[in-house]
Amino acid sequence: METPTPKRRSKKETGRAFPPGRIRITEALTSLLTKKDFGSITTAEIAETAGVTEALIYKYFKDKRDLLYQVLREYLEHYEPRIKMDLRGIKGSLNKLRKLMWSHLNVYAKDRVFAKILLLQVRSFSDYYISEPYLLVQRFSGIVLDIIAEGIENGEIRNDIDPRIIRQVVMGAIEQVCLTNVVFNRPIQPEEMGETLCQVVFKGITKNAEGR
Amino acid sequence: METPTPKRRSKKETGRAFPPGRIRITEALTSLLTKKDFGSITTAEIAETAGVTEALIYKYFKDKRDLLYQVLREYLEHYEPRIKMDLRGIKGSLNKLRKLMWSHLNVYAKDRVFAKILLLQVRSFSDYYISEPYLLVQRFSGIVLDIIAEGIENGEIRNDIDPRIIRQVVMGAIEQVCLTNVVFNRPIQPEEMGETLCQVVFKGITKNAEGR
Amino acid sequence: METPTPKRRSKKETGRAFPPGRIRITEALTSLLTKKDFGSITTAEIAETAGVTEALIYKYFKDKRDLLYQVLREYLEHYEPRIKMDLRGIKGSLNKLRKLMWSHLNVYAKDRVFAKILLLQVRSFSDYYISEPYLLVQRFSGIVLDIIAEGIENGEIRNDIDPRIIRQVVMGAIEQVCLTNVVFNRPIQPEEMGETLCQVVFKGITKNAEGR
Amino acid sequence: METPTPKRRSKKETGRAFPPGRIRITEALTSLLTKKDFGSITTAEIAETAGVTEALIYKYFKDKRDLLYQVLREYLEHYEPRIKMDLRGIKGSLNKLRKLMWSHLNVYAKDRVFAKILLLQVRSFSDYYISEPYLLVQRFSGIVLDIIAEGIENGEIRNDIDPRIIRQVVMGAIEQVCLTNVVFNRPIQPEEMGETLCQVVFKGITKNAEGR
DNA sequence: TATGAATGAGGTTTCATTCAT
DNA sequence: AATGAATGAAACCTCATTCAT
Repeated sequence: METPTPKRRSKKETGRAFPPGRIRITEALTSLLTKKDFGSITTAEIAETAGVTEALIYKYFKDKRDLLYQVLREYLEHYEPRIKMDLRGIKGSLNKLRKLMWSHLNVYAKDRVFAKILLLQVRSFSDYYISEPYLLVQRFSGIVLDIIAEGIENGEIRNDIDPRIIRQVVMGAIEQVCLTNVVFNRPIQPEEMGETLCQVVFKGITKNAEGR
Repeated sequence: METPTPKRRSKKETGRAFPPGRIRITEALTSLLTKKDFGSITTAEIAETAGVTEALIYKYFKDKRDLLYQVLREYLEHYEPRIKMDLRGIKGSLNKLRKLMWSHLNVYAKDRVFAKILLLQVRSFSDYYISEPYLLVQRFSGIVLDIIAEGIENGEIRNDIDPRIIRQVVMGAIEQVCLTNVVFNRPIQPEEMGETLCQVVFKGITKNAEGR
Repeated sequence: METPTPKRRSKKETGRAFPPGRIRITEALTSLLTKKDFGSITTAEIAETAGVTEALIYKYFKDKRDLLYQVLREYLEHYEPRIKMDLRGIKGSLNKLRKLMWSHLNVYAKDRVFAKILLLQVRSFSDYYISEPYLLVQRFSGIVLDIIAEGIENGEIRNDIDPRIIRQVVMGAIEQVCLTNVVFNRPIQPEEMGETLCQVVFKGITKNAEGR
Repeated sequence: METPTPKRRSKKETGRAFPPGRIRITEALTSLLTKKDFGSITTAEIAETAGVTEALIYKYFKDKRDLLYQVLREYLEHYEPRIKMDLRGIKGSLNKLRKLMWSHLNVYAKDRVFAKILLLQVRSFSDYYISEPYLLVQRFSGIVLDIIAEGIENGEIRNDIDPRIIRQVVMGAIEQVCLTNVVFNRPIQPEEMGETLCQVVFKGITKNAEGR
């Protein structure tokens, strides 16, 4: 998570690199998103920041929103293997879930622009839900669901609740926490926050009764 | 929750009713929001739907976004007393919390436009967080926090977690569930969903070990 | 035919007049068309000439081409009753045809912009053939056809040729003549030219053999 | 008229063949012109259809319009000798004219793209009238005029009409007929149509009175 | 209270075209 | 002979917004 800007990457891992103009454009948008929201960023601004002409944006991207989705996609493609890697060698479904929650928090903590895009910007665009990056997000979701299902299977997680609801509680908690901090530009402590959220989500908010 | 459109209401509960033009404008926006997102609704469209001229919108509202915030505010002002009412006479903090969660789910379930505005649209506007409706939302939040604090005080809720984190888990779960259903226009069953969420949030997702 | 610019007219003869901005825009286009072809006229130019903003063009017209079609439509609506009037009280189909040919030549002679639009500009636009003004042009065509049919009926015009072909020869001759003169900005003498064309079209180009 | 696409030809009949890239570009434009009008064909489209880069277009052609004119020129250079050939050995000016009319109709009938370019597209470009292909078209025109002059000389054609007017009637009729059919993608029967047009143009539309 | 007319400002996008390689 | 990258210039168009009435 030490490379917050995963640009200048190859097309398909082994493919050819993106042309410099394209790279500068995505970098420009990323940089602008740290300062203002997508809606108030103009293509003129992006082009100027990138040091290219506005026309070049439309050479590489269908439109302004496509640019945003491409940036988001690159982030997601960058983080997916990392998160999968993070899970390697971990025993126990709850431990995996804890790690996953930490990974998520960590990504949002380290990469505010990514968090902003995902938690604040794209959600209001109806075409986001049929976009490429949304598909990737769903793949993330699938990983979470698999871990939960595994936990139910092996008895670590209660079996009286629809695993998708469990996932929504887990992800809802993480996103709610990050959303608030992202909006007000407050830092996120992944270690601390991850531990606390796990405590709540794993054990519940009820005070343990006698003998427990 | 039988009046999903709380329009034609008075300015400040006892104040004078809104002029018909204003009412038609807010109604028009509400109606349009069922079909498309705020960003792709134009003032021309709002005016046409309302059967007024675009200029009239600016008679009553500072700008387009102000119109959205006013609509949201009217919703919030309409729902706040109801939710407070719902809590009356309930004993026990967890019972109050359960009721509150149900109330929230119920409002989102019944009033999709309200849910859309609050969960999808306004969040990406940075001036939302200094707007009037945001203040009202914070008041809602305060109620939740009070109940949690009360629960911690009286021993119903665990005291080892920051109550604000507990609130975020609770609200995060609700909003995550509603968000998904609102986006894909799927119905929400407040009774069922409220019960399930309480189960998860109150007791945690861990399978209780023997003797526990 | 003394009013080459038939603007500032009412919407539907008795309807309300066009707003001044709209009038200035159509006048501006008309004026620009005397100097250059439609393809090289920009909306910025039209707006400047009209003394309005570019945006106003799009208030009144769907796009630049729609503006052209509207101008053409206004011309056609202006000339249609005149041409019909010209035919009043004329006896004999050939006489009517002669008058009609003269009317056409006269309009093209007097109103070069109209001629330019109709003979040079719109024809290359495929959507012209589904446009409103094209419908009006077809109505003109219908009048010609009716006269020819009448002439065939009453024995003035030969009955061994499809009347539509006759119309095409008649109109083709007129348009060819006007086209050339319009392109090279040469004047058209409707009287002289009408007479000559009638001679050719009515009697044919063959030198009459003795006794014929 | 069996080779509707006269491409892959040499520069000046005996010159060197065009390089493959150039050929593919003109072929691409020709092919695109069957589907849409020149104005809505983009260089990007042409390049893609040709399987070359846009830049290559500018290697071989001054600009997009020059490409169109070159295509038109190649057509004209291809058809000129054929039409001249067609006239060989024909006796009588009216017979020559008939043949010429048939030849024209036949070319337009067989080669719709050529017809489209000549009758619909180039006419609206003011620089067309100073272009190379326009010179070739004028040479065609010259042939027609020569035949008419010859006919007047030898008494076959009436001598009381300016031969250029006669030419305009003849060519106007042909072009009018072809124009309509080209626009609406209707077939042209050169034999039938040639005969009919000759009947009209040669003898006139007036029903011959008794004794005439 | 409401409107008709018009605008400012900029937005996105297109497209022919060039240049270094 | 051909290309990949990038551009200039403008085109078209949108839209929130204002103002005189």
